[in-house]
Amino acid sequence: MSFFDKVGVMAIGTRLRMLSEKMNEDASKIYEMYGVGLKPKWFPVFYVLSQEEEEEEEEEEKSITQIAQEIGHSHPSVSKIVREMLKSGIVLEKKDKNDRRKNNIQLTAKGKEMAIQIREQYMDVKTAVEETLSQSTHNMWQAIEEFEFLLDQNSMLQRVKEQKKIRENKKVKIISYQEKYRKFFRDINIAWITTYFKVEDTDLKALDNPEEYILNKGGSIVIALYENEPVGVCALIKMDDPKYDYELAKMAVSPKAKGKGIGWSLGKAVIQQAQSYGAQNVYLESNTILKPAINLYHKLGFKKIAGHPTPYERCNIQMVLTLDEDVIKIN
Amino acid sequence: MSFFDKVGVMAIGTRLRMLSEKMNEDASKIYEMYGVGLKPKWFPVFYVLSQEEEEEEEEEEKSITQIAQEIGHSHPSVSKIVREMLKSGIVLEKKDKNDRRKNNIQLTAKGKEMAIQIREQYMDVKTAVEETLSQSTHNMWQAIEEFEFLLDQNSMLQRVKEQKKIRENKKVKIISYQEKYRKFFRDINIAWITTYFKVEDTDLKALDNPEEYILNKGGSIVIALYENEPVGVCALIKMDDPKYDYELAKMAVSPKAKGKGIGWSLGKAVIQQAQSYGAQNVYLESNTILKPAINLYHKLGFKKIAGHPTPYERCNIQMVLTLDEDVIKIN
DNA sequence: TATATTTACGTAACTAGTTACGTAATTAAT
DNA sequence: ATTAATTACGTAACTAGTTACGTAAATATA
Repeated sequence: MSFFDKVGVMAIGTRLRMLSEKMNEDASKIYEMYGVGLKPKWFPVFYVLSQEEEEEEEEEEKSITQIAQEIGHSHPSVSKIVREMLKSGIVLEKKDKNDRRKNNIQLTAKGKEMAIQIREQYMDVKTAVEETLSQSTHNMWQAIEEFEFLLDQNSMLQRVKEQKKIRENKKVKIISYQEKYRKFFRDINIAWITTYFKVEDTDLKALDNPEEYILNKGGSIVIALYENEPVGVCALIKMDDPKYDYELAKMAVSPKAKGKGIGWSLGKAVIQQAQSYGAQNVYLESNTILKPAINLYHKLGFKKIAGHPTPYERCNIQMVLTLDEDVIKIN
Repeated sequence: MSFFDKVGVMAIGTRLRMLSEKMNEDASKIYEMYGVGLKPKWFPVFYVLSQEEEEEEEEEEKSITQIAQEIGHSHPSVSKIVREMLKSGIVLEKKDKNDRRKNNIQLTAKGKEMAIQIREQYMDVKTAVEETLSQSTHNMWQAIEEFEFLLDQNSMLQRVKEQKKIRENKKVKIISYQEKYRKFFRDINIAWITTYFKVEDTDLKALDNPEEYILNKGGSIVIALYENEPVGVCALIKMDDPKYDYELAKMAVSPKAKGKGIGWSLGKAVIQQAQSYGAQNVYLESNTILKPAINLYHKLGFKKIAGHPTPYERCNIQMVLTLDEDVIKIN
């Protein structure tokens, strides 16, 4: 197993499969040893059919889909297994009277006899496995259970995605606006607006003259660089409103640089900027169809507020971040 | 997963396979996410080819069998994977100069570039899996390692066999000889002798007249019953020798009742009998080709001794059990 | 009541591995 | 120097599952 030592957890799937194969090999031999004419892969189907009998005397038959659901297989898998078991005379099938699509399966007399025979094998296997598990400090059965639980909550794909984001975000640099990024600032904003909405006059005014409309009015613009290439922008605009100090606007990230946490970094930088200006709050406008954006704003601490006049047609939601000590502590 | 709750450890192999499939599914998506044109199942082969490069500059090629061994697959599996990788232009093959059977595989320039690309993915996956594992109290990676170790020492088949023996041995009853077992005593002994050796005159004397030759001379015979059927016998014969008190002889177990620990039970019963007679030791004769028997005698505490005259042709080993307090304590 | 959707289930094709087997090349034994 | 045994590896067939797809029956909807 030196391969696993080297590759480590990368090949965890392969390792599980190999262990499962080893177990299955032994399972075949165990079934042989007890002389029960049952293939290991039949067991799950056999089990659910034999179980029900004991509890409810009448209903001892189950449909293909029902069995598949109970044992966690696909229905074609159960269909194939049942056909094999039919050949061996362990089960019999009959069409459901009320629903003629259903194929109800139940144990034959031979199958029922097997169920009794197998009970001893079942006990022996159970004891043997449990004894083995109890000899280890990391109980594998419980470990699998825990692992499955953790994956249910957050899949491995999601977890890797998060790691990727964290690693790549370290390569993201946030810098102040420079004139050489003027074209980038304009293009990337127009690009994203046109994919969802129409460019409005109000947009063009600020995008064409950022110095005049944003910087000279006491605002600022930040640029995100990834491997020294600009991949995102965000502006902080001084507002002319007694209630709100600054507006977070013109945030845009290049689609090919998505999933690197760039939006977060830009937002953080702009908020920090606002704080250094002594702002009490930061305002923003957006549209609810931009779910990832709204989600990001929410994570940054913005809260939805009631309507406020906006020059943009596309905006249907307003949010505000209050910059008090609490927020500083959170970050 | 209610099925597993009910069936429990019986289906541990199935559960492992299902978890492995789930992991593999995510693995495919992860590879896709990183845009490396590598199928998950290629990874082990790819890995061993990319690893070696770094360590030894010259030898960056490996034969099919060599790869198979390192990653724990069968060689046809590697053969197929390599063929797929050849099509993708990741590896190239060339015949070994010294041994023209060998097909040496190495990464192409494209493959080497992939190795660099994949390093980041590798790190992310590693971190993600390790983080997941660290969140559980029963670490699955270590649990698998332990489980594999335990199976290496004693396979599941062996463990189940032992459980079967323990359970079935509880159904074995050891009783004293009765006249109705006279025929059984004779037949079962002749049966086993004829399968390995020839019946000798000395055998027939005792087998035909157990009362006269064994019981009336101060010895005894025990019968093993399994489900009320006689399945084994063993005699304790008073010896006419200053050094040895009693002889354990005529032990025979029905072949269909093997693996139930009947030999052990018979042996224990006879030794107990000897102790109750106040014996200092028990002697026996056997043949070294009967390995399970010799093994049993050894487990019962008998030790090999130097030659002692015997009337049987077939015997080539003598053993003695000394009945002092130590032995009693051990049992 | 006619039509659309959903459900049950069988068949076919695929997947990622395996074992079985045959052939050519190498190595060991006589 | 033959002959026998072993090794390397490819092909074929199998395994235990899967997804994809088609059909018939049942159910929901207009």
